[in-house]
Amino acid sequence: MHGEMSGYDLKQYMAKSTANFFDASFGSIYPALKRLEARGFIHSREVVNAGKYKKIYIISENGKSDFMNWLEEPIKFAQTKLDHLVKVFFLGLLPKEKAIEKLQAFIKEVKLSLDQLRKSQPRIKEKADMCQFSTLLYGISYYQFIIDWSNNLILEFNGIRKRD
Amino acid sequence: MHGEMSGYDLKQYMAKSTANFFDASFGSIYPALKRLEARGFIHSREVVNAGKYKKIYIISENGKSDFMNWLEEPIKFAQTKLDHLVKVFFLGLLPKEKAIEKLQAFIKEVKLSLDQLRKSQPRIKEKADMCQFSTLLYGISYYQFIIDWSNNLILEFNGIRKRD
DNA sequence: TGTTCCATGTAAACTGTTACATGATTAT
DNA sequence: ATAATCATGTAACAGTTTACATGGAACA
Repeated sequence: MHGEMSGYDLKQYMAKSTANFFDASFGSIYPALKRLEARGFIHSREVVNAGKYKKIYIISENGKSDFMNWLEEPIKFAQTKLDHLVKVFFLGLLPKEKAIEKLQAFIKEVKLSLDQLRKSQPRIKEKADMCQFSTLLYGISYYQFIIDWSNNLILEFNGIRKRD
Repeated sequence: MHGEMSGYDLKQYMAKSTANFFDASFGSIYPALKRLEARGFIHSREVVNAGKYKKIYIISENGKSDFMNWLEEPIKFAQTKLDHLVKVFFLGLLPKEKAIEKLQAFIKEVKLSLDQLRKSQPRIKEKADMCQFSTLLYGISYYQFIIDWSNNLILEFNGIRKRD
């Protein structure tokens, strides 16, 4: 829907715009493109530019209408598997000091992701529309929330209770 | 780690305590228990109580140490696929009124989940330890965040800009 | 000359869901 | 009687990741 692209282009496009909530590996992109073409949702043409081979896909009318049908369906709210919570759920089985260490290391990791997202903010703001940009803001606020929540859990480990 | 259970028990246990970030279907639980037993991480015994057949699993010493090894590993922060954001990313392709409708319906759905989580709060607070309870608080705050973010996007659709 | 990037693709292994199949007990 | 719940399990299907395989172009 955002123009013709090769599988490689798509991967890069995702890395730049949707990586914080959706990323796909080449091993899933290329077979997916094949399936989509077999079903007539996209067409491909092969291009050789400066000796470089590229297979460029473009969405068909059929594909567009199918996509719009999907878009018209309700936005489903699916509780996704959150691996970090799976581990935190059992964190009480570790000695307090170790649990706090784990949480601190986790916070560091999330902060790195947050920094990266923040850095990409100006670039995205230029190119993206309101909805696309809002998915980036979601990521930034969400990561900040995770950091706050983790810090809070550390405080509780140290016996500091916060008001409701 | 939380006592001996059958596959069915496990499913119910998850429904009551972890469903907001982790839920598994019977089609994944029963094969998983078989695999775990084949690898020696758990043992089973078959029980008939009041005519009811049950296969109860208990974790082995081997399983416990393996679990603790997993627990000692860093809490990984994996960006998960967020299906609702995938759709919002393309929401600009819908006419404004329709996009707002979608968001409003989405908010309603999230509110339902939030209510359910809130209702379970007192019950969980009794039974769960601090870490387990914190995963519930995570869910509650996270859902509230999603609602706020969605409302915000609706405001932006209506041309109302909020300060940074 | 070697490394990095561009570019496409396949195969094996794994995971998970949905739907189906079975059968007993319990409540209405 | 029959519907719901308890309880275990399998089969088909779909999709994903990781690793591998290939080859050209650009760069240092």
